[in-house]
Amino acid sequence: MSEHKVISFDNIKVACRNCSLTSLCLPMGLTPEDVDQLDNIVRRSRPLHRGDHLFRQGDVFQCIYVVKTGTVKSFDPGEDGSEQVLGFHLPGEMIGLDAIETGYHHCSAKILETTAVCEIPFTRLEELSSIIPSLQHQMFRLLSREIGHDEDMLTLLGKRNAEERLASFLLSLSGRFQRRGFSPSDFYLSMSRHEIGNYLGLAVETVSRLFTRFQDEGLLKVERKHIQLMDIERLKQILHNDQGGGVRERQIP
Amino acid sequence: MSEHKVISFDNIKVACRNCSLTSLCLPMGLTPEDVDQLDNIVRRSRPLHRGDHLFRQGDVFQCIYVVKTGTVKSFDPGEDGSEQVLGFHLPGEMIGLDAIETGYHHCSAKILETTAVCEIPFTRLEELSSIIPSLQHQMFRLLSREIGHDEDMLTLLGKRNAEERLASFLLSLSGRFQRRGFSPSDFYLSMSRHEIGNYLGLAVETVSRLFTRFQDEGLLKVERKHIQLMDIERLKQILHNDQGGGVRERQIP
DNA sequence: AAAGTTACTTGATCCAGAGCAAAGCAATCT
DNA sequence: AGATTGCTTTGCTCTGGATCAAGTAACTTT
Repeated sequence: MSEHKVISFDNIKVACRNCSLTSLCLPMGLTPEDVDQLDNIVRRSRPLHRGDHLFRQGDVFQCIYVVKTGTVKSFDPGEDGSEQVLGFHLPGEMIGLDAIETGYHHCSAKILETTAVCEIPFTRLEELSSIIPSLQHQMFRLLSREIGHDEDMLTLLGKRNAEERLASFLLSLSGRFQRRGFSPSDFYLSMSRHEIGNYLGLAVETVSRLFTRFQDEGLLKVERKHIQLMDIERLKQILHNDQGGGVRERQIP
Repeated sequence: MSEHKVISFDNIKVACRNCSLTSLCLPMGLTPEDVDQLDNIVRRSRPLHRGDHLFRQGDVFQCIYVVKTGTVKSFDPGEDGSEQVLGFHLPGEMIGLDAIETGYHHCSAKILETTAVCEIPFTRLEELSSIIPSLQHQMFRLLSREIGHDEDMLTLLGKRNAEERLASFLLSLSGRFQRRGFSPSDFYLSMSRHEIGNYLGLAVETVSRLFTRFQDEGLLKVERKHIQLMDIERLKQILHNDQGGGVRERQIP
């Protein structure tokens, strides 16, 4: 392509094999040759900006998306407009897997901060998967992982109280940042309090109060979007807390 | 094996092609030849009884299970013992898809009423999938459907109140019974009130009270496990109920 | 058939978190 | 600089559903 003044976005167009996310993304566990084949069908997007829709519920399903940089939220925009946030997607994570079944997007996806994604035309991905068994296997694994993750969220929403939900959310982010080579204890939230609350089944006010309380208890420091986890161990304890024999489910004596 | 006194369960050993569930199950959309190939790897189980475990969380993952007759519940048994019910599985529905990722079962599965299942060794299913593209496609669809379903449950738990949850649950059962050729308005529950409550993120008492209230309002008749839906339309209205302009989510004016 | 066991219902009370209202604070616009 | 806009925080009140506590009805065991 042209060499003149294209400043930086050819950098984004690295092949999968050079991508720092391979170990978290679809190519995981593929041979270099297989990765090259996959690479041929992957398209890299121009950067997308906060508020852009990646796709909307009901759109025809063409591509699976993988976040390359930035953050995307997926959500069910409800009949009326009472959206339910379904997930926040960090680099290396896939979006749109729920659309395979019907051929139409089951949820919407919106950009939270300037984001680049890889687009993988699904039909071509399927063709390739039946040629490359390890790619098929990897696809099954990724779909299965998504199911497992959603099931964990069901437990979160079905059984955990507000405190446990927020702790779990922060620890999830922490771990995912760490695996991407960022600090597990010092990061910026790309989503609003409103979106966090929506995702966790809580009111904005509750989220805000919990941040304040966690800060007062020395668990973390908050300043708007900037979070510093000061005591990850204690945050983990919150999750495994039977609060000393509390009766969460009636047990047969 | 021994031929002497095996009374009736050779009847159960019908091939997939003769199974009444094909249209709901994995063979959906496959050619008769492909179904025969699939049939070769499917194993039919002896009947399982109430309380039996199909598998337990942490068990090595070998097979995907499909319910043939009966009902199975899947659940996360939690560290302590505070289980979270993840789903109730009717004939034609698959169980264990969340285990593909790690190779270990992510949840447990228990029989609710006498049940026969088909076992599909996953490794062989994968092999077959890369030979039969439409089988691979069907597998992707089924996994995707599971994700979509879990996402719907997230919305249920995150946004709906007790009344809406129970209505949604009953309508889901109703529809699934109907698709299996049973009455959509007259059926027996194979799970306890406790399990329903657990699944819906509600206390047993709340479920019980709601049944009573729905009955008082003429929506249904309950007698223990026997449910008759008297007004399915009104049950559906409960789901789409903004209760006349109620503010469910703050909207920007 | 009596006694025990388990599941379900119903009533009474309580509380975590929702909802409302009003500031506070950062960022952008004029 | 001041005003507008959009988050976020904080205080106060209210409520849906949890929890506690009996009581009842079906199923099991002997």
